[in-house]
Amino acid sequence: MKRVTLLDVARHAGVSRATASLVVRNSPLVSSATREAVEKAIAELGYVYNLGAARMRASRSQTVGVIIPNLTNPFFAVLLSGIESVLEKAGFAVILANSYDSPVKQDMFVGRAREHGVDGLIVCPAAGTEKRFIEDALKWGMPIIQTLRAVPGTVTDYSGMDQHDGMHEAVNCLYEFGHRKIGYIASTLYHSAHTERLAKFREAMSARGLEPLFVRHLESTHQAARMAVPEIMNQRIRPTALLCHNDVLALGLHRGLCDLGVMPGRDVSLIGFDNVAETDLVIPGLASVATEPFKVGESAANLFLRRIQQPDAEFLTKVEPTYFVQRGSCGPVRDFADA
Amino acid sequence: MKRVTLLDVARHAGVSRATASLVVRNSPLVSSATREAVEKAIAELGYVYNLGAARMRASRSQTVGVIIPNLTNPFFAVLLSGIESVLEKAGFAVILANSYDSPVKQDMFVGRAREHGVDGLIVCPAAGTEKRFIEDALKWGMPIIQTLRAVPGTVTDYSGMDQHDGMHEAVNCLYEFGHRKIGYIASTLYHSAHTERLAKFREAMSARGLEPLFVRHLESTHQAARMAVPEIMNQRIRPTALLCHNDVLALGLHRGLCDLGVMPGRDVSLIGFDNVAETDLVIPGLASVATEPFKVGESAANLFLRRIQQPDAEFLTKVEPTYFVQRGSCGPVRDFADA
DNA sequence: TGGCGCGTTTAGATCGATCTAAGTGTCAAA
DNA sequence: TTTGACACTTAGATCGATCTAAACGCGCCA
Repeated sequence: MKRVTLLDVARHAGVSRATASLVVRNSPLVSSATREAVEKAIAELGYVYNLGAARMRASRSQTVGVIIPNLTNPFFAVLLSGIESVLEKAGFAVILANSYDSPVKQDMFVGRAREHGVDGLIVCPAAGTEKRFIEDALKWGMPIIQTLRAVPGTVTDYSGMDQHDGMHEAVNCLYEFGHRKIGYIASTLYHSAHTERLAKFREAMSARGLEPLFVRHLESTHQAARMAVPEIMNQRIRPTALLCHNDVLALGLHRGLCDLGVMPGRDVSLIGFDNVAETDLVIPGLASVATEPFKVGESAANLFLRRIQQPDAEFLTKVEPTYFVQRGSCGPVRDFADA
Repeated sequence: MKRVTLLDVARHAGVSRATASLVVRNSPLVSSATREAVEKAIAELGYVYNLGAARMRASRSQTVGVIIPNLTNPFFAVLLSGIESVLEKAGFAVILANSYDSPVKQDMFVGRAREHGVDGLIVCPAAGTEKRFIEDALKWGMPIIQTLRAVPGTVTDYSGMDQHDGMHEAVNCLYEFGHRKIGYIASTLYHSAHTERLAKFREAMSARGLEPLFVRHLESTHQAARMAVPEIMNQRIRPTALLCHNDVLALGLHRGLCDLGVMPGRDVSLIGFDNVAETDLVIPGLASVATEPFKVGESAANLFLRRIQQPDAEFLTKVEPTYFVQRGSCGPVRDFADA
């Protein structure tokens, strides 16, 4: 039982290999009569196009390497979904890698992706990725799109989100509710999204003449956040509001606060980032800055398609807006001294 | 700027193409002296192995097509993670597809995967997948592993979970708490996991001499579940406990019940399935039957590796155990007639 | 000296497509 | 009748690796 090749198809249809090749590539150069004959032969023989062989000669592989730091984080899963949906429509296959935020794993995968002859890479760089990583790709002439995070000091196509509006709206809301003692809960992973969000926070605060009460770094899991609550709330100066780097941390804190009998929105205000589906699940609902990872993923994929078509086009940055979504976890300040 | 080929490497090292090929394939046939020379040449020229060309001759592509119904469901994202982690270690590249539970999309992807020359498929079949889908793959000699769901009437390697223990423990817990009027919330998607879980529920119920109070089908989203609560609770005979097909539904109901002022665990008992991270987030915590999607994914990938090595081995089924995790949402029955 | 075995190396065919450049046949214009 | 344009078709080289089968150098034994 041997594989059916284009030559078999050609013979069966009574044409040459070259003509059959033109048919499978939808070339306008063939007459409709021969096209039909070849297509009939293809169907009859159950021919399967061999992209591997085609790629070798034509050097286009119709595959893209996609590197995501952590698939189990729903936020990234949705990002990936957005990327996949666009590439799928464009006829590209997604070769996936989970970097676990490890630059070493990331390097390994890129090596493998090159062996597979991918047409390019879409990467959300692992925390701590070196500049060299991006520079190498550019040196090899490998199209590379960065998304959500960008390695500092590098210039490539980039798809991310504009944290400015959402963060300002969030801080503004807290300010209007009378909050002045606002703490920031960051994650322990260092990457550009982290840095940028924190910077936007400081900026929004100082625009209101405020200083952050503190910035605390926690491992980005529900559990770690939940556990950290007592320590956070029993500081010398107690915060009246907490703003978190993401919803994973915020939801963990939400639960931790409830454990202590401290009611989010009444006793302390809490705001997350990402507006994941679960924000609506807890009581009171978690106020959060909405970002649209699916759209960011789509943009990243579109930037990739653009770069494939115009390899020498100038680098582009696309950002999706963010906006604050108010829910019960954010409310007027309440001075504990009164109680 | 041309691509560096094995021939370039060979010339640079002063050996033949064939010898260089033996080196890159780690053949024991080459002397260590020539091996070193070739490896030096590879490093100096920055040679990148061309898997595409290799595959064509050797017909092993080191790629696997993985089809998942819905990436944005964290449960599947974790499954995918498990699959990826094993395949990555084994040197396989994952070509990913999101079927959105559409058999048509699924077919399209398989076509593309064949063109890419994947060595096999790992599939969680879309709801409504026809028998033909699996039979075709077998006919083509394409190794195929089914995971989590299996197309009825087909026999392949399969990695899933044993729903029996968890379901019996859950029903048992409800029974001990005095619940007799137990409703089941199913999803609107029909596939084997759905059917099997419902069957296990009926089985566990009748083992205790009970009949399900009702079986209600809902779209598997937080929102749909939340909205359905009033209707579910205002039936002629009010359920004292609800068991759900998955945690998405259960968490939606949890919130919907709270909206009505009906407290899970006190006024009505609620049990989910999957034990996702969010079960710990809501108050009271959501009791749930734990399943281990990461392990199921690992098993699926291992079954695949086994089949590649032994194409004619008998079909194997691997199941991960499930177990009930008790939390606050499940408590003693409370008769509303008393209130 | 010739023949044999052993470890290593190699030339040349091959995988299945695409590309190039040349070759059909047909028809209208010169 | 020749010419050229046009629409289509094709033989053969080619991509970059692997495979096969043969050859090489060397030592050993008859």
